[in-house]
Amino acid sequence: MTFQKERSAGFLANHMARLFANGLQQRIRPLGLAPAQFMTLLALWDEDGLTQRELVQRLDVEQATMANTLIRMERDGLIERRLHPEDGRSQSIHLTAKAVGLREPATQAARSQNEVALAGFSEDERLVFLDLMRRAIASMRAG
Amino acid sequence: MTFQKERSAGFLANHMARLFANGLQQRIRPLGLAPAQFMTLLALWDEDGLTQRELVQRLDVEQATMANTLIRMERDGLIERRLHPEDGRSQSIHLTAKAVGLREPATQAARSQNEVALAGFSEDERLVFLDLMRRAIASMRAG
DNA sequence: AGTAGTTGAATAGCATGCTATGCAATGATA
DNA sequence: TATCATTGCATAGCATGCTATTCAACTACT
Repeated sequence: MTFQKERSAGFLANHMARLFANGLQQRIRPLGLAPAQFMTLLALWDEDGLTQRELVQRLDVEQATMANTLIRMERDGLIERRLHPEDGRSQSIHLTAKAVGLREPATQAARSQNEVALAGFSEDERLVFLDLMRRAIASMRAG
Repeated sequence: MTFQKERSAGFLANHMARLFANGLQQRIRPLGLAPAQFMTLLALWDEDGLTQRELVQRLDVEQATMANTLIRMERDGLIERRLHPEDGRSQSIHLTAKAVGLREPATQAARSQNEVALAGFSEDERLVFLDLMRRAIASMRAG
């Protein structure tokens, strides 16, 4: 039996995610942001002052990945680190004014990219699509 | 208005694709394969002897990305390059016996990973999901 | 208190993906 | 045919993501 990539959820998910990332990258590049930085900002715009460990949990990436992303964000003036008052091992990550100011244009860019992807979808299809993705994510995290 | 990542198609697509890639990686690592190598093999198992340019078209990655993947596949004894008889610039990419022999175990690994992801889906939901992903891909490639 | 285990982060090394360049082989055209 | 544009590929440089390892700080237990 042939394995047909166009019928493989994993293959399609990979292709789709690359197109989302490329599209987002084009849109947020003028803001000086990269996709993983944007994803990290999404968490920090909601809850400033998280630790690296908490960011890892919220975004489900490996600790080493987040450590490197934070290095680049610090380099780019998006975050600063403060010593955690209760735990000498950890730091809290705080947004700079620059990062706070990027919230509206950056989220608007992401909304635009989502709109391009879902342009031909009905309102119902959009809800179904998000639900199916969340369920696939939950299945893989469990299994 | 807050941008909620759990309601963003792009965010969910990225998360889902990472989980697919991680799961696939675990399964094919014992075969000595990495995800991008597997993706490239999918194209070559179907049509051996493609050029780099043709692989780029079929998999929708950048030429430079494919060039690097092919370097690693050649290093790992999965492909060999032959001079193109009609065009001195290009080569045709051919599978080794080793790569041919990996077809069944590797595609079985991918099927298993897909099954984990879609475990809770009805047959109808699976078809809908694949269709929605194909449509999102088409929209982004067009727009 | 002192030792052992746990936990938060950093670092090394590698795969994938991208953009930007450069180069050689082809092709098209004056 | 000589020149210019196009095309196929390689390379450099960087961002993301992973696994594996190390280190220091905290916790728990004897």
